[in-house]
Amino acid sequence: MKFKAVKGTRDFYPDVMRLRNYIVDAWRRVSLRNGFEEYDAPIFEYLDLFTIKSGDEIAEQLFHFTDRGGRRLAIRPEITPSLARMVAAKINTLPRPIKWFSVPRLCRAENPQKGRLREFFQWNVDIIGVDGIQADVECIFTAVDFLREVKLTADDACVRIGCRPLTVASLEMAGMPEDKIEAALALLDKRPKVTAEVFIKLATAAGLDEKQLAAACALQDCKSIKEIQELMDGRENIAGILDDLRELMKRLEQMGIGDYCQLDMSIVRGLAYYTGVVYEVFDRKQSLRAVAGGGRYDKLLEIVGGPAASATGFGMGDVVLGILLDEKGKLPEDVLAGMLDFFVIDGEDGTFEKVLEVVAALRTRGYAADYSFKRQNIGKQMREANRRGARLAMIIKKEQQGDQPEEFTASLKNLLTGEQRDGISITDFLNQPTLIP
RNA sequence: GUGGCUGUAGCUCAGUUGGCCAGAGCAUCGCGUUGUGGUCGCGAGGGUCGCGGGUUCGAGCCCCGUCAGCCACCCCA
Repeated sequence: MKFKAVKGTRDFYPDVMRLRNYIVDAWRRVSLRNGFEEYDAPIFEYLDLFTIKSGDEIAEQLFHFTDRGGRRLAIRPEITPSLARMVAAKINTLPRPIKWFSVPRLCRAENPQKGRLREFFQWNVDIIGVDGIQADVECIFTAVDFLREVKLTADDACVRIGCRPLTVASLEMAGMPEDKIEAALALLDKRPKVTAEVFIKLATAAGLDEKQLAAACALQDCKSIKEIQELMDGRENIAGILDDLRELMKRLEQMGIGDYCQLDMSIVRGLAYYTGVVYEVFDRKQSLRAVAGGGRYDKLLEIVGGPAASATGFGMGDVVLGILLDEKGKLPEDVLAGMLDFFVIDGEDGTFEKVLEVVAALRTRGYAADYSFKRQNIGKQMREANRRGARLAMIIKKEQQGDQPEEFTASLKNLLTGEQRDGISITDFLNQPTLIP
């Protein structure tokens, strides 16, 4: 074969496409029932839209090109800058609250590895223009609502919640210079993933004071708000932050998802622009990278050249999620195999035209119905019905009584149980929905 | 971008110290006597052994390169 799928990309054959659709459909369903509206943006944007937020180095991680008009463009590696751009353009006319979601296809020019490809889908859920923690609660609830929707229990996955301002405060209290805080946060984000020795090495390499870092490390190890409070010793400037965090956890509990959520101050997130609560969804065993991540990013709209507007939200990729669902055996039967409601069979000569009528009628009524292209014996057609994953096989027969015009009847066989009913009048069957199993 | 491991049919793999025509299971398709699937039996299709070069009388097996996959680093929006 001369051509294959490009490095880090996937071909979606029907069996894989079923999985993708299962995930994307659930994302949409859950978003809508949580009151979010869908938006989308172009698949490529001006390169600058992405570099302004993340720096020029990011260009190396992007698929970018120059068009014939000399415009420097890039395929989107994320949709948040586009969201910021769209919201900024109409900020004064958009109805509030702005609760939006999207399922963009994204590309990043990174080296593929487990759970990470060059092309993927990512569910984005954001609330813009709401300052209070209730917006964060909404996003976290939506994430958990999805986990439940795809049958991931609190034993399978959890949301670990951290708080950027507290970490920053602990660094400030320890005397960390302001210009070093960003680097310190980046390093703290890595702490759970590296050994103590490596952490110290990285710290000295970044020119960070160990003692100052230690204060934040102590905070990271706190398991409860009470512990944090004791550690931070009731400093005034953090009282409000602590109250917010306490209230956030309480509301998550009230909304019935407390078992999925745990405070974890080691969650910092790599990105510079987070300004409040941050969180990541992990599989409990934590054998995979994060399934989702997000938090509050109140400055981003301004950075992208828009008005000042607070924002919070998260992203969830399809790749890690797909691996997790597969590993946990959570994929429904009809995702693993195709599903058909009816497979209609011509049971004897002269019934094929009736088959077409019945198939058409079933389809019109919303059932997935199909039939064999080959006119062959019932056994072969039954086998095809089975292969196609049909729930029911319907065999059309002809009955003639005396001089009466011939009448068609059907035998209906449940292919899962083997149960069969015969002599069903086709007219009655199609007219009475109750007869349809 | 860097490093390690791997690369034989759609999938999972066998393939003896390099030696005649490259194998199995699963999957796919066909057949199993005018007829009710899944099980079972028989059969077929499908591979220039990732690709390119080299060593050799001879390479799936050895060497080099390249591409891809996996894993780790960088990064993680």
